[in-house]
Amino acid sequence: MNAMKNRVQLIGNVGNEPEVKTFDGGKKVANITVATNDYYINDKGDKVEQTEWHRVTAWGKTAEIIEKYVKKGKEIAIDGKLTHRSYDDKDGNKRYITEVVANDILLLGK
Amino acid sequence: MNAMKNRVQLIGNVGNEPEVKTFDGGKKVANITVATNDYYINDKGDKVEQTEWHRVTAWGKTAEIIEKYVKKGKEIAIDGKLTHRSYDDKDGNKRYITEVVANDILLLGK
Amino acid sequence: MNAMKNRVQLIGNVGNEPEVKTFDGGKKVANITVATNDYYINDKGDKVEQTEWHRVTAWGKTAEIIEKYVKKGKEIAIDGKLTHRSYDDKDGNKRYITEVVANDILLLGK
Amino acid sequence: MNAMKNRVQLIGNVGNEPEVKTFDGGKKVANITVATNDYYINDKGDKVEQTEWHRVTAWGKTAEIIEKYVKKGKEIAIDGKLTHRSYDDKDGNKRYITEVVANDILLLGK
DNA sequence: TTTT
DNA sequence: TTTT
Repeated sequence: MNAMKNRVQLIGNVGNEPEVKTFDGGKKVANITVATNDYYINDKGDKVEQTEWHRVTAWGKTAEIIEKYVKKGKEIAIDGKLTHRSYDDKDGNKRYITEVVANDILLLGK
Repeated sequence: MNAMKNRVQLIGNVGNEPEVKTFDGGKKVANITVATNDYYINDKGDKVEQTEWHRVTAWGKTAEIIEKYVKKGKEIAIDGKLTHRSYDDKDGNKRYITEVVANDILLLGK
Repeated sequence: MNAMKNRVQLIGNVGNEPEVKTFDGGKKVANITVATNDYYINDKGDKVEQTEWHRVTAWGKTAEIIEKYVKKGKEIAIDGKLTHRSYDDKDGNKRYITEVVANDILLLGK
Repeated sequence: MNAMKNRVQLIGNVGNEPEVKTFDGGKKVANITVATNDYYINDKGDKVEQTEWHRVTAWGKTAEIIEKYVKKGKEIAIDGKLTHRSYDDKDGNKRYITEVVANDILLLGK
């Protein structure tokens, strides 16, 4: 019931082959990166492309769909939520990660 | 024309007094943090609250609205896009920051 | 899995007391109307308010939340999908109805 | 500034060749219908397809994009708002029309 | 690291 | 009236 408070929607292209891990018990998690492309006009009147790369994580059923159908380069739509977490790296520094946790995925362009 | 490819919508509460900077020429930028609250039921049947804290940045007109009307604790809705950037910290380490750049803001609950 | 293909989000005020019907077996359906207010500047530079009234229908759990918590005048957020149906009126004319079928509802402004 | 209060997002296929009208002065309006396809499992366990047909109207720049690039059958994404209006038909009966007024359109699947 |  |  959080869907209205924290929602991310991305339409873009997948930048890598999905990394899928299967846990004991069979549950899966899939990780991909998705590029969204924005175009704007700068001060000089030039068209400039700006690409954002997003980490996307999916669990269970959605991870299985990614494993089966998503390939590097494919155009997809993602519906999910924005999450942030931290961990300590090997040097003991706190590291922060932002991920879009996907609830739903749509394969575009056949 | 990027609105459909990269969209974030948050409904939550503001965690701090907005930090607003005014540039030469008068353009403003505002920074706030917004908490979104999610509730779910864990394995033991307990209701668990999970809060995500999001950095939100706004420019120009939207920054002015934030400066005038947004206070710590207020409930707001944000429409924006997800951006990522990096910088080198004082120790020369690369640091990554994720921000929601707000296009629009709505004050809720009067 | 239709959530990404057909999605309506409304933030507005409820125009009537909810009409709730309970079926044999206990399942409920709730009907409300929601006003969304838009402001724009016309040719003469006047600020003009435009209100759209939307029919919203909810089933099951969401209908129960409406029955318990939603009152005329309350500010709510709706997440749903856009549906169209037709019926023959008492004069035998085909009538068309558009409804937002709510998946989720959020009570705003406490 | 209405974008957060009344928002419709559709991803589907165009059902007809766009009807485009050009007004004196050059402003254009385009009308298309868009089908969104939903699949669900019924009581008997069968997969059932449900199609909703939506009227979509676009003005100005967005109408020009439709005129140039949109064809019957194409997969598109629409971002717009939900509007309702009425008129009196030739028999003097009030008729109601619901339209999604598109703010933005995205061509999918190349 | 994608795509147009 | 589209598409898978």
